[in-house]
Amino acid sequence: MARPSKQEELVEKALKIFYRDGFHATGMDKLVEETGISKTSMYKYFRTKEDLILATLELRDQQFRDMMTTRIEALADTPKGKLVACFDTLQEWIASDAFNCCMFIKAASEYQNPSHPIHAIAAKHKNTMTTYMAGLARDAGVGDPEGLARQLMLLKEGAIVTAHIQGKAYAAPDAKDAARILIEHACP
Amino acid sequence: MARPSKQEELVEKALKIFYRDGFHATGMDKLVEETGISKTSMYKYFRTKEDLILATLELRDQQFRDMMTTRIEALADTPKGKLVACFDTLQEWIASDAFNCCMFIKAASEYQNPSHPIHAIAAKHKNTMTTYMAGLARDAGVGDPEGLARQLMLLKEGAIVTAHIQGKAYAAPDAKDAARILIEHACP
DNA sequence: GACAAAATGTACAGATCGGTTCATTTAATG
DNA sequence: CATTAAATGAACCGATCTGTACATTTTGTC
Repeated sequence: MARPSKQEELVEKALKIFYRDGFHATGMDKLVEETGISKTSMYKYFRTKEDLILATLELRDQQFRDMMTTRIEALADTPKGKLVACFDTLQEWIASDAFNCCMFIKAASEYQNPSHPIHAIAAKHKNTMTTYMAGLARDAGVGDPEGLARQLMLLKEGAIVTAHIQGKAYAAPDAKDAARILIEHACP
Repeated sequence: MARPSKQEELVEKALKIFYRDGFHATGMDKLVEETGISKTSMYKYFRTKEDLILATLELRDQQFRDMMTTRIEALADTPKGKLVACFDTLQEWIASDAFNCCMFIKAASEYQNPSHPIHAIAAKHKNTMTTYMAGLARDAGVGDPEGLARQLMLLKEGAIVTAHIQGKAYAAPDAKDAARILIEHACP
């Protein structure tokens, strides 16, 4: 019943491989080998490798925002509490084995032209996340909810790349400490 | 008098191209074409492409830290002022045409294994930057200078990737606003 | 101008790249 | 069981990848 279609299976598996190894570093032959799906099928569902990458990023966007909102709702019930819970969720994710930096930051690193569709989908994801946090900030009665949301997003992005490059030890707790200060400073 | 050697010329030119186009996306043939230096010479100075990349990153580390410290010294003369000046310098850099994200973040994005020499040199650069900021924080008499330095570094990294992905409009000013709050909160 | 060092252009190797072709096999449906 | 659709394997295309080989030309020095 509603077993994932071959196409969905391909996108899910390709997502993991692109996330683990990168985009340029992952050839179509490696995808065939690791997914067990034939190249013929891949090119039946997606006209180009780029189209497949875009599909994996769309799925990632959905998966990641689901994970964030679900955990935040579970961890807190006040608006201000949810803003802090963003950073508890961030910490959980970074601490997990699944963490391997942010797929959209890495995508934008490999496809730097802002008008490139892959770069554009990364921007869209970040904009969506910022808007979500601005909503939480507005619910909390913050004077400049967009401003606070952008500040908190800076901490989130910083923690992700720092954990990826320098290690997981400090990044997430530091981000949460700093976030609390900024939230308190912005709160009425 | 001390005209750059062919090897130095190669590293400088390769740095610009890798920074602009990425590492996997830049082939040796493109380097030959754009630098005007023959492939034979390149492989005389560097055994592999990876060795050349490492040389460009070493140069970038030196250039970037020179730029930061020079501007910070020019902009402020008190320790606390220098901490804020970090973010003025960041803003200048991001606003400039030379800005194209952080080369080390992009390097770590393409070479994700922490034990890979390219990833390791990125970590070294970030550690050096953090230590530098901790020194400024200590001079300012902050109680936990390393902690403040790590928080400010999160803002810096966040501003860099945000400016790269979502655009330059808000990233640096937001980072400076947040930094000032954190610095005031940490100062005696 | 003679000599040595440095740099060059070109061709090439072997592997891999994204993508196509096509005949065959598997799976679902009547 | 027969028919159709879905998926496969394998070979192949031209381009590009990193790296090498070698003969030639340029450059600097006495």
